[in-house]
Amino acid sequence: MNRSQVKPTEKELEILQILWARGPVAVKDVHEAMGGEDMNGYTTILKLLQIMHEKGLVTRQKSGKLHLYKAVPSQENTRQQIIDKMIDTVFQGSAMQLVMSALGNKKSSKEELLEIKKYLEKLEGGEQ
Amino acid sequence: MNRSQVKPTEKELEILQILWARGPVAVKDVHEAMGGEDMNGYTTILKLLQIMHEKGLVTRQKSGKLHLYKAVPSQENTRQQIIDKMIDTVFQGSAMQLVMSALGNKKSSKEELLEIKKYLEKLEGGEQ
DNA sequence: GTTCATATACGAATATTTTCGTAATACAAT
DNA sequence: ATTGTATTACGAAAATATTCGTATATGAAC
Repeated sequence: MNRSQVKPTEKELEILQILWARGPVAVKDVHEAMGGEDMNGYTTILKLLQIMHEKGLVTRQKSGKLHLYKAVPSQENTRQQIIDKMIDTVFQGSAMQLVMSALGNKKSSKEELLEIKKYLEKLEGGEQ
Repeated sequence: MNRSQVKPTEKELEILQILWARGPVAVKDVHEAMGGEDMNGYTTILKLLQIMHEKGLVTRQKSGKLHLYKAVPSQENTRQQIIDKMIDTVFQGSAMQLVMSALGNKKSSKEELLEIKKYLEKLEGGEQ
């Protein structure tokens, strides 16, 4: 079980999203994906990626004169950690309360709700 | 619909939890509830509450020589905001993905899962 | 190899959050 | 009123996160 205990900052998390979605990409791509120069200066993103590299949040690989960055922590793990933390800091340890808030507000489609039900049944089956 | 648009910091959120759980309390109570002097200096908590007061995150009322603090934003609203944000920064806009992560990891009890199912059925009923 | 455009490296400034020491204040007891 | 203890006020330091200007380096084109 890979529990790498990372704690990305908010901006770092934004970047990780992009890396997860797009695989190894150059700074330029991240910069553009985040809304270009209107949103963040190029060197700001570059710097963030460099810091993330120092922290071990990303690996990078040279390709010609540029670097291609890749996320180290998995999306799965990271999501899990964030949720776990939120469950106990904001939802008093109850996953259910979180689920209910999540479903209550964002009006999910019927299909989604169904899929969740299926998922629940699967969980009930294979319970420890 | 009360959408007060607050953005408590992490520490502030921790304090809000306590205020929500315990109603109007003194600094001392918050301090103790957060683990006493081992965890945070008294004046640190005091200062945080003062800042929260300036920001309008809490109201306070004198009672003898001390202040009793009370949360302004509701727990409901705050949870909602946090979840919404997380859904779109971490779960690509899909509440379902969040729900699945939440249920998958934290092993919820059978009772909880059942209750969620009931809740889902209620949602399916009254859909827009 | 010189020039040009593009990328990275680096350091420092700015902003935000958290922590804490010290001073001032308030009430209670004497 | 004076003293003692608990509380608040305040300012500044420390820690963390974000932004950006400028210097350096790299490779491509000539």
